[in-house]
Amino acid sequence: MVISERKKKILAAVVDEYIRTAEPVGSKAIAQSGELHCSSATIRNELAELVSLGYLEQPHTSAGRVPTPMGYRMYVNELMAKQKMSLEETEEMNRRLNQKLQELDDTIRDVSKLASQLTDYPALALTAQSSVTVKRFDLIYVDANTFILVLMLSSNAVKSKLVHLPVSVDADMVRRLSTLFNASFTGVSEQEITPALIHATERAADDSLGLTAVISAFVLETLGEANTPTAFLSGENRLLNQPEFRDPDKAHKLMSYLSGGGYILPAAESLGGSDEVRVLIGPENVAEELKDSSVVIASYDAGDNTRGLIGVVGPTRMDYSAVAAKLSFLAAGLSRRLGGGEAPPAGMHNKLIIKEIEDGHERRKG
Amino acid sequence: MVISERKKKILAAVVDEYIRTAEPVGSKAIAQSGELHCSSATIRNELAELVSLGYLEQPHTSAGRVPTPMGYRMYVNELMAKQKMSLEETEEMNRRLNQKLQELDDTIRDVSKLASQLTDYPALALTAQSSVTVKRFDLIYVDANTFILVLMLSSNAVKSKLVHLPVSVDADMVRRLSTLFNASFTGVSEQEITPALIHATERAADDSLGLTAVISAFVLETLGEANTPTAFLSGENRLLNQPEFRDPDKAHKLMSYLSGGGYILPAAESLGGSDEVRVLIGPENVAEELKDSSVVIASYDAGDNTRGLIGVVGPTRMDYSAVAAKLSFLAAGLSRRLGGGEAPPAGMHNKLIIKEIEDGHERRKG
DNA sequence: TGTTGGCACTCTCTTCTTACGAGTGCTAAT
DNA sequence: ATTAGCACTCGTAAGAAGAGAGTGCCAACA
Repeated sequence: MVISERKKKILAAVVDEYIRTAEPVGSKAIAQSGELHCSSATIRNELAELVSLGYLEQPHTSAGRVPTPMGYRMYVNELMAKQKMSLEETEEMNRRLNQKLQELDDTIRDVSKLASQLTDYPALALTAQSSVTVKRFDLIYVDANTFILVLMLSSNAVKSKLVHLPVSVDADMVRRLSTLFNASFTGVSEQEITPALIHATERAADDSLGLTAVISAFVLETLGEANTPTAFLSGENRLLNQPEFRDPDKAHKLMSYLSGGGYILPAAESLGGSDEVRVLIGPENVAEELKDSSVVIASYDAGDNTRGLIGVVGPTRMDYSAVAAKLSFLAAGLSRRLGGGEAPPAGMHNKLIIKEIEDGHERRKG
Repeated sequence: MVISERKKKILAAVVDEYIRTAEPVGSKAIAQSGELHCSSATIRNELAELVSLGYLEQPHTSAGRVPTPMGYRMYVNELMAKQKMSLEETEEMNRRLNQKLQELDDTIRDVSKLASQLTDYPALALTAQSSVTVKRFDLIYVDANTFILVLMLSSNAVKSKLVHLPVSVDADMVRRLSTLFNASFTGVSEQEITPALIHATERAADDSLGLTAVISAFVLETLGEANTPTAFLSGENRLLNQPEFRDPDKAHKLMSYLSGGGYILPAAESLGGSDEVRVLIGPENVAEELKDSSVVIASYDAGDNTRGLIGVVGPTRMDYSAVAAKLSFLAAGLSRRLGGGEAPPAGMHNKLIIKEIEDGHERRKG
């Protein structure tokens, strides 16, 4: 379906204006905006055709025009001005991205907050679904009843846990376990850690105390957490800024849906490979609750050939241009920081190191 | 000001009914409820007096009565039935509290979520403001450019971090640093870690690579995080369930205030020592934004002589009785698990008891 | 053939009016 | 002191009327 250049201009004008005012746009307003050099009557004719083509609709007979999802789609694909962010904005975003290069989850949480603040819509961020393995184990002997378990993952994250036992273990046992785990659990995927493997290890360690079980439980839990995509949602309340959510019921429904997190899996699956920003308009969304909202999604390179995503939710009357620009920038910033990780230094895998440091510190009672 | 027994009964009936229906309560409704053995005319007389005493008010001349904050206060202090939770509720709560005895922050976050779900109001949870110190250091040598830093805190939390260096260190240096830090940084409060101390350590370690700086920075950050009270907010959107927040502006204002977290410090300061549940009704709140909402707060023993808190925010027409009961139960449950450091919770799986999990996470820059 | 001004028409939104009813306060009777 | 009865008040729901924005269409025009 080819439509004339002028129709496109008019459509763009309608969408722009509607995004700005949230009110149906009349022919007069467009004529006066000065973009087109023709009268309101001409524009009325064009508008009527745009309606019959399905790009616009009228709330009622004598109201202005409002874009349909199809109209928005056309706008997003072809018409909208690719917005550049101002220098200040770019700097501000860079500053805030740089500020905290910390624990991954926290970074992602902050990014979702940032996205929400920048766009003034609710924002969500998803960590990547990956397949992390354990790179090395360390067990630190603390006292007869206690040791610290340290895991270094293939993603170079480090997780640790204090294990307190009702029975005594000796340093030797701890050392033996450490060797064993480094030998048989490193580089192994979550799925490969079977009960059989655990049992074998337990027997090999001559472990009657159930330490093996505890350790492998922690390993499984840690890998599970690291591999499962998690979502962070920020600024839900910004929905209420939008006139389309003045109806508390509507707002509540969408907010509950978002808080519920039911979108996580579908979203994680839809992860495309590109850095491109995708826009899902109204009924293009699968979830019933989003049928008259829009979602803008950018994905970022999280390293290890995995991708996470940042998204923003709002009414279909969303400032696509600005939001897309901002998300794209954010995603690029994240990719730069997380992605493309050069291979971690090799040759450390089967090294075993147990630190035993003189201790003599007592646990302080609370 | 002493008021008659019958007035109290009537006041209680008004509050109960108003909590239930959110509509002004008329004399007829009270007479029919059967509690009192007198006619609606008598009740009208009493109601008129209760109004002039300041316990009730009328939205307009010919409407029913609505409790004033003073009325709610009287209700909370003297009249309300101390609600017992049903057996199922208690069990459900216990089950969910036991479910995850994990990293502290997560526990608290879960508790706030739990509180919100149980009460159907937004809930917040604050971690305790404490003065944690480092109990022991471990440095795990990974390779020439990398080591893992593990901190065990006085709270028995364990934090770890991967440190990647642009220069080479030898295992000996790492060992030396470890000894030094254990000697001079353990048991030391955040405030006592001065630049002078850091410098002294750096010289003693003969550290020209700046490792001391990196390590002490992490220590300071970790202690800072552990000591600063943090708030978790859940279920903000439940506000929209309440008829008094059908006005989106009102709802939005309060939600923004809550999300902003500005209440954290005042709240943390107001921490009383007792296990008692406190109720702040409408204008009793300091924050302007809460002037016509109510807050119910319970505090829990977080160990180390510190206390955190769980709270619930809602309209003044809140089901104080039920909320108080639930929060009190939750707080008691938390205290039992976190506080005192004495007997660990019963009913844990296995023969091993997991005291606490902490984690750290570091990503290499891409 | 495309464009424009004019005009009657449609439909929503606001304002005004009216009617209703819940709940009151007062009074007189018990 | 309590109660029944009754007139009164006032907010709310429902209906009516007017205003205004915007349209569709037609006839004139370039």
